[in-house]
Amino acid sequence: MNEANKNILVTNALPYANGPIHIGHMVGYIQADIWVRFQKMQQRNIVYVCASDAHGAPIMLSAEELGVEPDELAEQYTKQHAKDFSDFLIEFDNYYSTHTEENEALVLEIFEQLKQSDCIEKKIIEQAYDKQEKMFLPDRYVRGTCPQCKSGDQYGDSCEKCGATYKPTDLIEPKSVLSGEAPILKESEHYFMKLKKFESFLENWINQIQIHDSVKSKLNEWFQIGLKDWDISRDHPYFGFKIPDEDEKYFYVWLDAPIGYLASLKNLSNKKESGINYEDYFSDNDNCRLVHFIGKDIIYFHALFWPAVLEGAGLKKPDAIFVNGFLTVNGEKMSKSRRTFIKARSYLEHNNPEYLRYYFAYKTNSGIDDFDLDTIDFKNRVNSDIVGKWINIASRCSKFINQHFDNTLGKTIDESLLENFENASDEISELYENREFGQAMRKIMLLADQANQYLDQEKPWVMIKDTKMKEHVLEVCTTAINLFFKLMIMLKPVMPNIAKNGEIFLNVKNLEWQNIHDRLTNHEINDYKPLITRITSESIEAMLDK
RNA sequence: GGUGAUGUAGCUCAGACGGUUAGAGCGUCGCACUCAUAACGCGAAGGUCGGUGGUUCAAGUCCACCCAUCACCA
Repeated sequence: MNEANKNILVTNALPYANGPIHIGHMVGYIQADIWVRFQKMQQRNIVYVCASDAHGAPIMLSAEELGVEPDELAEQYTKQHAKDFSDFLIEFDNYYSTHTEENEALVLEIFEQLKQSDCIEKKIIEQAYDKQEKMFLPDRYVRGTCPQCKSGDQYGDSCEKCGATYKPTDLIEPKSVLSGEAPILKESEHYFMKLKKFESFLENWINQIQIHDSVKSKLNEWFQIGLKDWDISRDHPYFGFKIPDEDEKYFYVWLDAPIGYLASLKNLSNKKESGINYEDYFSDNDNCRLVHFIGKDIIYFHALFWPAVLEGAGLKKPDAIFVNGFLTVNGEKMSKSRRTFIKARSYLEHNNPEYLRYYFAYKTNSGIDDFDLDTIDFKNRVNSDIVGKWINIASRCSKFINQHFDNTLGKTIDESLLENFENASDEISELYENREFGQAMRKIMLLADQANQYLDQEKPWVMIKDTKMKEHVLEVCTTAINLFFKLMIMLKPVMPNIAKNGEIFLNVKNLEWQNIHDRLTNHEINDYKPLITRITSESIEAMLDK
């Protein structure tokens, strides 16, 4: 089957419903959204889903502290996150939650399949236990002094200072974060996924899918060490789905989280009006592609555990895993004390989301490197590229068309420059496809430069004073408006709202990628209104102040 | 500590296969223009391509080591 005709299911990593989204999170969502919007403009069949990751000990404990039920807390954050995404113009076809009937049904089904294919075993393990709180403690909930380098206040699994790894009870003077008491070791029976069985399958599989080389070499680290079986159960108290035939045991949140992708698709297909059929987008045949966008911190879950689970359950495996790096702000890790921690909401209160979408696009390549939001660079880049180069084309010639030509574009057009733009569109299209958004933006802005140079050479503001030249002014402005129009299509995946307002200005509708070859001639347009305003130092300061 | 990555003009980044005077945008400075959201155009300054050593007729581009930064370690 032709790649272009396949149905594509795209997912974004599930945000954890235990706190607000910050702009570092937004990197992956904006990248995926741009890619999906580009695919939709190519009229591909594509479904883009996400959901809230609603289970696990941290949510349970936060809820307890706030005196609410964990599902209520998760629900609150789910709504807040969905609003943040939508205000950043992330256009999911469905945003759901892992704490749902659809997900539980899928989890139970997949677990049953895993048991039947002999992928599950029970083992007794020893784990840190807080006697006072009566609960087993995740490693991160035990802190103490590193037994190797003696650094104080380290987590229970590894030392941030020297990198040593150990058991929580190996710490010197270990303390439960919850009660402050020293934890004891207690035995418990856990369910394990036999990950070792999948070692050769996985090594083979990662060479068949679309995944960046540096991610592969990352995965090779784990293959070289050898995969360990994966603990997929947790003891009471825990917030998650109960394991069948067990009273006090739950599925580990990372088992049900990726299954949440499928639950979100299932939920969408259950809505009749969506017109989406589950099997069309998730079944083990050649007609569909499964594409995950994730952050580099969760590579092992998506490229080791998840495909192993799918393989064990006899289901379709991912075809592509696109990994993004992290965001730093002004060269630093985001931090509240350094005024570099920016919540999605604080950003939105003071700045236009499309500024950030453009800046992130400008910084995006197919690799997994981190990138920096330098606030000065951000302001210069956006103001110069979007306002000074692109929007400026419309702004500087629309008045002529309005005042002298009754808002109607001419019949003739300067072909050479237009063809140049159209020819560039294939290359730009390929850059979008390969998620080389940064290169795409640079190429597009070089075209915008050409348009501005063209206007500068033709000087319509001089010619308009000579009535004999009036027709030529019309041709120049018509050409420039067409150049603007083509740039608008190329930038639509990144800045959909500006494009939408641009469509109103140009009196056209729902532009697709192929419309790049259209010519607007003898065509009435509307009065020009500024499509975006510049970023100011004040608006940047304001978002950092939170 | 292990592993992976990064280090090119003030800033952000391009630079298959090693090959003439290392590129772009932004910023800075100068000139010009006045249609445009003090936008746009032209021009200039600015780099011993992290360091050292090696391979080669030739290295930013390959190799080794070192330094710095970042990330991950279930």
